Formats: sequence, structure tokens, C-alpha cells
Amino acid sequence: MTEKPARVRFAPSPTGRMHLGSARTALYDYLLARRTGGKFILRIEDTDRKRFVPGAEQELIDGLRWLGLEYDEGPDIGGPFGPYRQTERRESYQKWAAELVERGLAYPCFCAADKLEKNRQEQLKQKLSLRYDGTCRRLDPDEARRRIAAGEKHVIRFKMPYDGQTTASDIMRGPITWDNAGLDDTVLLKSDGLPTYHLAAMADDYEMGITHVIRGSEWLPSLPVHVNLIRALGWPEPVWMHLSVFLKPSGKGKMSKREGAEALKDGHSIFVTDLQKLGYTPEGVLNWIVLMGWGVAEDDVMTLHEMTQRFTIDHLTASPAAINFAKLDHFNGTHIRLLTAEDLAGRVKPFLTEAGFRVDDALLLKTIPLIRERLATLDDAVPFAGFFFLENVNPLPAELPAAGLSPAQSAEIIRQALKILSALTEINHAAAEPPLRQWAEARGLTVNQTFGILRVAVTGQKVSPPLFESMAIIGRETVLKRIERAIELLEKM
RNA sequence: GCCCCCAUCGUCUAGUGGCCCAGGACGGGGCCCUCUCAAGGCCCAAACAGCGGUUCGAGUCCGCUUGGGGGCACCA
Repeated sequence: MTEKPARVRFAPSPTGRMHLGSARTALYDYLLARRTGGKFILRIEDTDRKRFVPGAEQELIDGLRWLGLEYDEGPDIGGPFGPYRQTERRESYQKWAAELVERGLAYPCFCAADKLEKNRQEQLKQKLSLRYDGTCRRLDPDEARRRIAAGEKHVIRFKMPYDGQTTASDIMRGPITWDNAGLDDTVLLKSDGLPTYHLAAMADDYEMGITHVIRGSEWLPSLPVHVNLIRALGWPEPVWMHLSVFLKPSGKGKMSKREGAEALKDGHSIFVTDLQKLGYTPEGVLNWIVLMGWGVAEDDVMTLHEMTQRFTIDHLTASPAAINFAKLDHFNGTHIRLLTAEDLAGRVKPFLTEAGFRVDDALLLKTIPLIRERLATLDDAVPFAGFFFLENVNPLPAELPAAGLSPAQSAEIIRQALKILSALTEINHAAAEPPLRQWAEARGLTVNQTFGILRVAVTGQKVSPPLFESMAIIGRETVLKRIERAIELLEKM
């Protein structure tokens, strides 16, 4: 590759939970940085003190770590361009704001919030476009200085050009042109002295040497503000990439809290730490989201490492993508099957432990070949492997009799099966399956019926890994004991 | 109300003017395998939103219409 090393930043604000959209942005950031031999930076945009959520930053960091998106610079690990939290860089923003005012590119605005709100309502009523009326832009600079000196509350607004056009280029959409007449005098510095996103992000990107800005398409409307600001200050312009939003599964509208709750009922979630708890793997999640907005012709199963080798900016797509959880399940299962037995065992263990099973590592490892292709999520191991770690199972009596057979008939069948099995010195597929099958067929029974009763007797459930392979792991004595118990249960029915 | 973006199977997408009577994946249907459930193999149905241009030739370029999405805060 001939691309120059890119400096890319993931810049979330600690105002909520880390969702799929953020994860995908971070992924693309990471891929671009790794692909070009550049740097991936985590920056926390915490200038909104009202919406600040304690713990949100940690969830972001945990999410990135879990996904395996290691960053090179960040608030917790430092780096040459720190600090990486915006509230720790406020002097810098104030300095830039002051410079803009001094050069006549920005101005202090004393308009009160309630007055601005009244204006907005009025504009709404008259069906006008919503924008600042420009009162303070026309203020005499000397008077403004006097009012500031008198301690009057104010913000700093950027002076957008009144006429002409602004053109900026997005990597996936090409050049976009706006009439400046439709642009607003955006607030750069709030009355609490902290910057808004517009100033803070641009200043940081400049000071941190960011070469590519990857962010959500909700930022597209403020692109002209950002480029005018950058150009006013004479800063180099980064490459812009505005990622489309994720739509709810129906494709109508973007994901909301309502859909989030709906997904959770279904064993899915749009939050990355939830996905972890639900038994999804980073590999599965990553593979799923990387394809929502970036297309490959074929071979769509990839690890993070393979993604970094294949990722290219020019295959990014600009259209909104609907979330499809069925596809997540598929990718997750696929990556589970790609793991080594040891790896899978280690990942599955916490879910079994959490479910109350006392897990023996050696035993767990033996069950992996039996359960691996049955798992869509890691916690599917609970129903598929839990019974291996139990001394006794408790079959539901109602589930014991085979379809179309009475409890008495079913009892008789496994009494015979017990006879056959106890004659064996070891119970495994090779030794147990042929004689049982022969016997069943001779009696005019289907193997489904016969093996079915045994399955419930031995595993306690109607659905399980292969019967005889499971028996081999459980061991002869325990198997025979469980069958005897089932016979008792059937006799009592 | 104003501004901006997007538009290929139900969904995610490949396609960068002829290689496309449009390819892959998920989901769906069928068959095979099979002790349940899976996994796996094979096969099938399924799309270029519409209308005008440009061109010898358009899914691919342009315009309009329609549909969808985003934005218009001292939030990011």
C-alpha cells in the first residue's frame, strides 16, 4: 500500500452507552490507522457537563478493549498530543476563540437563551428557516468589550460569510456545496467558557495532527461550518468520511430506545457491553458491523487481522444500513466454530459458571467437539453442556415417553436398553449404538423413539449433543444410574 | 418551513459505460446427511424505484419525480 500513515481519532462523548454505531466508527478508525501504519487515538469529548454520565468513559474503554480495538493514544494511556479529554484542554479553545474575535472572524454574543428560544418559535410559526438573527454580529466591538469588562454573560459566535458558497468534499459523496446565506453563526464558546463540539473537535484535530475524520452522517450538515472555521484559521483540512446511520431492522427510521428494548427481549442488543453479556464474541460482532457500510465482493468471513489487510476507503458505502440481528447470530456462530477448542472452552466457562454449574476444565474441554457447531452464542453452552456437570439430572416425567408410546411402553423400552448397556464395559458410540439400533429395529421401534427416551433419561432434556458421545463423556456408572432413575419416574406415571 | 444526503434481491452488499438475461452473504424454500438440535453439502425463488436525457451501448453519467434518511441547540 502506498497510503501515508493516517492519524485517526475515535472521539465519543461520555454521555451514554457505547452502541453499535460508535463501535463501527471506532472499527473503521482502527482499520484505517492499522492499514496505513498510522495511529489510532481515543479522545473523550466531555464538554457537555449537563449530559455527562459518570462511568460512561470506562464503558467506552471496556468496549474498545473487548472488541480488540487497541488505541495508541488515549486518556488512560497518554501520548505525545495529550491531554485526551477536552475538559483538560479548555485554555487552548479559549485561546483560539480569542484569536478569532481579535481577527474579526468571531464575535461575542450577549443574547439570552430565552430570547433565542422565542426567536426560534417565531421562525417556526412563520415557517422560516431556523437561524440566529444576527443581533450581536452588528454590535460595535468597543461596546462589546465594555459589556464583557462589566462581566456580562456571553458566548462567542463564528462569523459565517453572508454570501457566496462553501464547498467541501466527503470521501464517499464527493464535493458538496452550500449557499452561505443558509448557514448560521454557530456558537464556538459557551457562556461557561467551554467550547462547543464545533470549536473543540476542530482545534483538537488540528493540534493532534488528525488526517482523517470518520464520524456519523449527522455531522454532514455542519461540515460547511467546520471547513469555514478551519480555513479561517489556516489549518490543513483532513479527509472527511461521514458514515451513514444504522436504521432499525424494519429499515424505517433509526434505532431508538424502543427498538433497543425490543431487541433485548429477543436476546439481542445495540449496546456492545450487552452483546458481550449475551454471549456474542468480538469476532462475530466485528465481522457483522464491518460489513454494514463497507462492501466486499466475496469471502465475507474475516477476523480483525484480515480486515486490516483488506480494508480500503473506496469501498465505503454512503447509504443507511438496517440492522439485521439474524446476521449477527450467523457470524457469531461461524467465528465460534473457528476458535480452537481451548479458546472456546475458556470463553464458554464464565457463562456456565454464571448459570450455577461447577465447571471442571478437563471435562469442559472434552465436551467442546460435541457442542461447538450447536452454538450461536457462547451462552448456548448452558443448555448444551450444562448436564455434563451435574451429578443427577431431573428429567420432566412428561418429556420421557416417546411420541406415540405410553409411559409403561417407554419404561419397558429403556429397561431393555439398560440391559444392553450394562452388558458393556464401556459406553461409547462404537460399542453402544449398533446393538441398541439392532434391538430397536427388531422390535419395530424407530431409533428416534428409543434414543429419544434415552436422551431425556441421560441428559434430562429433549435436545442435546449426540447421545452416545455424550454418554461416553458422562461415564458408564452415571449413565446407568440416570437410566434407572428414569425407569422409576416412568413407572410412577 | 429551510438545508443536506441516500436509492441494486426482504436485509447487508459486489458492480467505477460493454466482462451483468446482475455476483456473494444473511434470511426463506427444497433435497441430501442424520439418534434430537445443530453444523455441513447441493439446488431454487428473490433486485438495478419511475420517467426523461447523454452515448453505438447505462445498474454504472446527467436532470426531474418519487421514496427513505439526517440536520436546522450555549448537545455531541
